[in-house]
Amino acid sequence: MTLETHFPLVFREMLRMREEVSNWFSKWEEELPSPEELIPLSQSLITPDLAIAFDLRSPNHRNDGNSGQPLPQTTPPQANSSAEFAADSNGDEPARTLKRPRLVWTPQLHKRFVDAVAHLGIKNAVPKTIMQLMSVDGLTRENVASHLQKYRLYLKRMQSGGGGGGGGNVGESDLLFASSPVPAHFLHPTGRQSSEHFMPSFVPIAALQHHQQQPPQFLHRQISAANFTSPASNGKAMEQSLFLARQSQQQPVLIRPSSLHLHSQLANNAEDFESGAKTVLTLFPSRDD
DNA sequence: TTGGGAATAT
DNA sequence: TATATTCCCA
Repeated sequence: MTLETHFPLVFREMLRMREEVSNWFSKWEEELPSPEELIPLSQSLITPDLAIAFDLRSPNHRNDGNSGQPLPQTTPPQANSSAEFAADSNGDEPARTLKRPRLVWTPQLHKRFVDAVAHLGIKNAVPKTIMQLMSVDGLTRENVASHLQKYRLYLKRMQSGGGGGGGGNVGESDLLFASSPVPAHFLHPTGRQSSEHFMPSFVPIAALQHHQQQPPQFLHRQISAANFTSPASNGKAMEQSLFLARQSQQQPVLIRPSSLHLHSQLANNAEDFESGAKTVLTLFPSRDD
């Protein structure tokens, strides 16, 4: 039993709404301010110490050219903890007492999440494996578990007639979820593996890159190492945004990476992983599918 | 240890 | 109030 065959009208309406929301997001992204416009804001929010910790120098000048380097991930925990938060001007506070940066799920990040879930199949999609598949440094199992929790509620709402024209409210939160297509088999799992119906736009590399769970990476490290690469290369269309807010500062910090193309090095790993498979590898895929 | 739901915090 | 984090239990 599928929604499409039994409720064709509802199904079509859902598709239409999905398209609509997708377009909305597309427009929304295009209307985002340019990086240049954001710089003053960022500079006012990021202290010099933070800038160092984030490895931020100037908007137009990015680091050494080590963009292809693997992340520094094997720092011993103790060195890690102090180093990560030393930026908070007083280096005395033990890291464990500080709160983790608040992650905001952007449409790009959510898309990656959906891709991972689709790739795993709804049955095997559990926080840990999703996290590994997403391969986003700094993303924790808790982050994923929390998002998965919400996503399941969203799916449940969709199944129980929430998505149609009939009265179901699409709340604000649903806009994020609707920004990425929900693979059809999510809504009516048939029990069999159905990842064949859905081709994720990326390939799992987490398991290759860093074998097992590393000590929790912090988001600023992720940003500096993975996102702030080769700034001057691409046009505005490539711009994506990643929002971070530090609870300790109670000030949301908007950080806008210049370019989000992943490094060819990772693509090589991807080839190792799935030999012969055609793969597209992006960290935060730009708006196309 | 992990997953999932509920409570809590921002 | 919405949404992410943390807690708690199976």
